[in-house]
Amino acid sequence: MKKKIRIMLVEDNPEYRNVIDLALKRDPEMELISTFGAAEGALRSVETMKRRELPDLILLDLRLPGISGLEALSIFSEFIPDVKIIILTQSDREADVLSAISQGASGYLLKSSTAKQIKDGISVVVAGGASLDPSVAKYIMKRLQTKSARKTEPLLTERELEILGLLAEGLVKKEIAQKLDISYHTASTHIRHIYEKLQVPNAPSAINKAHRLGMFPSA
Amino acid sequence: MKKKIRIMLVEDNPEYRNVIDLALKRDPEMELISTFGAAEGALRSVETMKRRELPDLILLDLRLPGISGLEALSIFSEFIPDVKIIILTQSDREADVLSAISQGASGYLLKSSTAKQIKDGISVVVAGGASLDPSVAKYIMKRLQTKSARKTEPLLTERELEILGLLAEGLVKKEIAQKLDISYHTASTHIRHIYEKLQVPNAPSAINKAHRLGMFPSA
DNA sequence: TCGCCTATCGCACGTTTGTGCGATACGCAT
DNA sequence: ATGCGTATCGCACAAACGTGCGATAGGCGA
Repeated sequence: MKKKIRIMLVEDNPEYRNVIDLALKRDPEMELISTFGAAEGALRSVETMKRRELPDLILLDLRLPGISGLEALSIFSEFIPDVKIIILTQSDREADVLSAISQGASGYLLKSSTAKQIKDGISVVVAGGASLDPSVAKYIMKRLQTKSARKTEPLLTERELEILGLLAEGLVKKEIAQKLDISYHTASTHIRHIYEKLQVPNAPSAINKAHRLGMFPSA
Repeated sequence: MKKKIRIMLVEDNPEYRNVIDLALKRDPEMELISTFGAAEGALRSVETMKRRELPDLILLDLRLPGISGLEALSIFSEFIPDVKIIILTQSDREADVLSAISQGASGYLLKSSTAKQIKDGISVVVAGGASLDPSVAKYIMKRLQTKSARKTEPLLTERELEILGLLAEGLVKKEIAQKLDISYHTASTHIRHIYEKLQVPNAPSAINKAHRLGMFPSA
């Protein structure tokens, strides 16, 4: 016999509040313990709660009267970091999504989601995971993809990458040659090839292009 | 009456293959249409499939004999971008997680997940969302937080940033001076200040550091 | 008012770069 | 076997860089 997932809802629209209420009532694994029409009430409520009384998860709208959902989010995640938060809103604006995730939301769902999608999301998040709506997941992925190794064919050889890395660290050709125990001319030739392959005229632009192509995975 | 979610499984361990098989059989909304012990077979299989025969989602292990899961992933996402892929593996290494997401995986679950967690994840992903295991979600969040919620004071001035940008594009000092309609010496002085502020000895390392500090937002 | 930072300009000089034109050797595929 | 790419080595020279040492002027806060 598992414990029910205790959920708090912060949502100003009474109709949608009702939708969620009904959806959760149908699920024996979930329990809507409290509902607020504005962030202020919810904040006051969790302030006075004892640890055992806190919800497991908060469904939080972004567009709220008074304190915005985003502000509430940052307060929640500071004072009750153990309580998971899922943003449940209409806005699929990239800025909202990224801000919310940055400030500690574990999920971001849109109100156009089906009841099942929302309940699945709740399960995943309570289990410690992250749940993102289809239409916003792409923002997250985009952010990550530009910052990580996108692998197609290796444009540069191992050796060239090694030398490019040393260049990026500030070594001059003479130092690179010494470090790799090759002649100055060899280092020069490798660098020449790097410029050709990246189609750039000099070292600064080579480093720049390498970064833009995601060749430096080390953050 | 909804269509079943058609799933392909790529997993070398026969026992775990069986676990998934049993779990999915119990769910009327999901259908395991094929199983492979190595990536090669799965790749050949989808190559010859007609569009209608393709699975909706592939559960892909990372540690596989022959072609690695990561390589298979990049091939899958290139040739059948519509087919969602969830990585289902033991590794919670940060590098694996980030690579997988970067290369187009829509989910990343660990084998320690319960059947329910996996099925929830499948639902979320097929609906177009993203599903991340508790223990790996933090890597993603960390990445985003360092890239989004960072607001320190600007290390370089507007002018310096402008010049650094031109350097990154491959212009030499003389060209920068002409472009900005200032003297060669002024450009030189700005660049000198850039090196001092970034604590680097030369242009390549300055570009590198600027990228690592997130000063070049343009992907 | 007096610093401090920014932006601008200037010169000299040794160091480094980029590129012209070579070369040999190895592995690998056609 | 002939070529292609990679890795290695070589020289010369103009161009560009990095840094030493200055300078003036405006803005802005202590």
